[in-house]
Amino acid sequence: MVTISDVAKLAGVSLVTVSRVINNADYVSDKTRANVKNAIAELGYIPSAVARGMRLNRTFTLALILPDITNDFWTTVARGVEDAAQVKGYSILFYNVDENQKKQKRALETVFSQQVDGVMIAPHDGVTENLKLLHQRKVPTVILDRKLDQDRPDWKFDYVRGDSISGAKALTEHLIKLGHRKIAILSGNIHTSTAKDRVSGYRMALEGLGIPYDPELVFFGEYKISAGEKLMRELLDKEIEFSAIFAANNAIGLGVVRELLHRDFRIPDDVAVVYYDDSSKDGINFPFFTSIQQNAYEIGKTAAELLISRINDKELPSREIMLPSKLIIRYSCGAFKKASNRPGLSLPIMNGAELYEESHLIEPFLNGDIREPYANF
Amino acid sequence: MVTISDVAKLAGVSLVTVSRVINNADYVSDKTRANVKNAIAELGYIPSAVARGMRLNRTFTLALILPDITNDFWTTVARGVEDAAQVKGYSILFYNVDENQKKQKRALETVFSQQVDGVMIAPHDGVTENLKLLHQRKVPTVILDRKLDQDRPDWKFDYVRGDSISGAKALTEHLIKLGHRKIAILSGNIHTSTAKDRVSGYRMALEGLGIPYDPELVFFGEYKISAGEKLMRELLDKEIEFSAIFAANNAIGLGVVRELLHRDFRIPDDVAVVYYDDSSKDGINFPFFTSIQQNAYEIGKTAAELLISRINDKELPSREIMLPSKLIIRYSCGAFKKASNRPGLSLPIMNGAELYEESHLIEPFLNGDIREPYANF
DNA sequence: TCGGGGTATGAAAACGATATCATAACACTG
DNA sequence: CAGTGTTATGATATCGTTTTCATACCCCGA
Repeated sequence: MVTISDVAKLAGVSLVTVSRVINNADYVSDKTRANVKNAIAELGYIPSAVARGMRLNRTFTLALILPDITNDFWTTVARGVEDAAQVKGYSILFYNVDENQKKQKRALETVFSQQVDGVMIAPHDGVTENLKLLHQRKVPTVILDRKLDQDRPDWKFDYVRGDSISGAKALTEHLIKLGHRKIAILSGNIHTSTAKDRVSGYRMALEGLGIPYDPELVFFGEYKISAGEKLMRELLDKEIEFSAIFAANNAIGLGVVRELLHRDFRIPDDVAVVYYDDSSKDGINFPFFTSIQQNAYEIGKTAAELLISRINDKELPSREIMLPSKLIIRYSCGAFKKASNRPGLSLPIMNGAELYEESHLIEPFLNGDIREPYANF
Repeated sequence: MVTISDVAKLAGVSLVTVSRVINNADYVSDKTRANVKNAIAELGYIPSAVARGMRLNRTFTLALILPDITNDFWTTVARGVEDAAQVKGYSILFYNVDENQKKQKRALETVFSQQVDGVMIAPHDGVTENLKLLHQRKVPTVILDRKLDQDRPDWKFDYVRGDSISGAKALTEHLIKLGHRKIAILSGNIHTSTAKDRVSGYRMALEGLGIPYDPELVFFGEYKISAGEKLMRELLDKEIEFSAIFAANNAIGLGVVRELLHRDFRIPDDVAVVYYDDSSKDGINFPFFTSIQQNAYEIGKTAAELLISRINDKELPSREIMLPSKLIIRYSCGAFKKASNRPGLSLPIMNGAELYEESHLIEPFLNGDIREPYANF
């Protein structure tokens, strides 16, 4: 490995001078600078970030701790994070922790060991021991997508998330306008703020439009496909009327759909299904479902920028950024006429904006008809 | 920050002894060991990977350099890599380089600087300057998904990829069996091995079944949605007969579909469309398209394992692992009856295995009928 | 009783960079 | 010409580990 000393030797100067050249410091004569630069080029010298990190106590590395990179939402967040970090010269160390406390803890320990300059984390639970460690060690931290259970003003974290309450409210209001009165919501882990917020938004929509909130229609589980299936089964087994399902994320949504199709339900004819967290990329993938689209890329980008700004100024006050979400109306809610006039697919492939044209909407939309609930008893 | 010296002081021993305890070395009395462990626990000491990395010249960090984490295929590869690395105590530094030479170069420089123990890279081109650097610096390297243009036996890399030739051959044969004789293939960057291999497999299928290979039906571009649209336009403008499109990856496939629907083609009625690289997660997402599914997770996992094994034994011979791919038959090729008997969606949501039942297949499948090509002139 | 081998521990060097302080050369200024 | 400030450069300490070498102790056998 070629080191700064090798360069110094070749250039006939001290290694201090080489360091000055590398860091564009003052007080180096033009002649020497050129000399050193030649030596660097000749040897193909690249400074060791490890040694520099040790000396400076800065590694120019950020950790990104996610539940699962395989989920479209997190994938896009990751992309936003990496793009923003790259611009500022930071590298990303990335960990999947699967909503698993133990894995998260291990990831954090590795992260402390690696002495990253900052951490972006989507915490599995509300306030955990793990996050306490981040606070204690004063590692600049951005909490992604969720907020902590209690207010801990002394825990100086930054927050970036989508506005779950407004999103859930909009999605629910949409169903109500379509005539649904018995809407079940299948949410995530009850300890996560998103799971609670989405239920809150759902409740606000109902009560705002004078529809009673029925706890029997509210389920908490996990943000997983298997949990979606399980909750859907529970709902079906629990002889209650419902005409629409609100799944609190895309994974739960997939589980719901699986279970419903397994039982030969028609969507949206028998049951309307909507979910939070759009999975459609470029308006083609998964075109069927009405959903709330969070600006995942922007969430990631903002998180990285916030983090880097805090690294550069630890005295910054705690910030909480909430990014707006977008309602994308497609087919699974029953808002559209069958696209039988379209020559291509029996399901049209369009992006949300195209779909959201009045001309496509079916009649009950925005008028007062009530949708007959499904009852299996 | 609490260091090994702090622990030593508290335990009343020298820092050498603490180091021995941490590394489970011999020659430490049980009493001392217990003492030190207590001190470590009390102070919450975590060894600095940076300092250790400097001393050992090993960072227990691997770099993963991908075109775009947003693509389902790479996402899943990344997940496989991270899982395998985590098991062995390695962290992953991850970079998006967008099929962009410059970004790739920057990523590599950062990687050298960070002194990762190994690199997994999906190279944008064939043999590039960038890869030469990896060879020169003797960084253990696994080439993902592609192979280099020339054989360079002195470049001791490992390779992991899906078997593009066989996959493309199977996909093409499938179309031929459905009666297609004029199949256009829209491939990726002509300098990538996958783009070439997929065309080779396509050609082998044709010639193996006695159908002439027509270069006019072969297009190279990029693995991007926009490129898919562009190539599809070119094909349509170039007054040639065709009845089926083979897109060489999922992005190109999306572009093709966009362009076709834009022009009011019906799929598969007017044109059959298939692509390489499945995007469907859990058999629900994007259920419409017949495609080749690579075992992306396994590719990632294998890559990480190969890399770590080489790090531990640099003398290992160069290895090339090719993982098999799977043909998933869905609707876009026209192999299935309309699922009108299914009560739920007008498009069934099933996984490949379910679909691949003889009973679902339409008649021309496996018999000799020839599919009438589309001609717009 | 002395030497030798095993066990337990510590002192010092090294990894590759940067920061601090010192020094030297030189040009002004009064 | 002495004093002062500016520019250019280098010697040395330092970051937190591990490795190497040295030392000290203890026990045992000759």
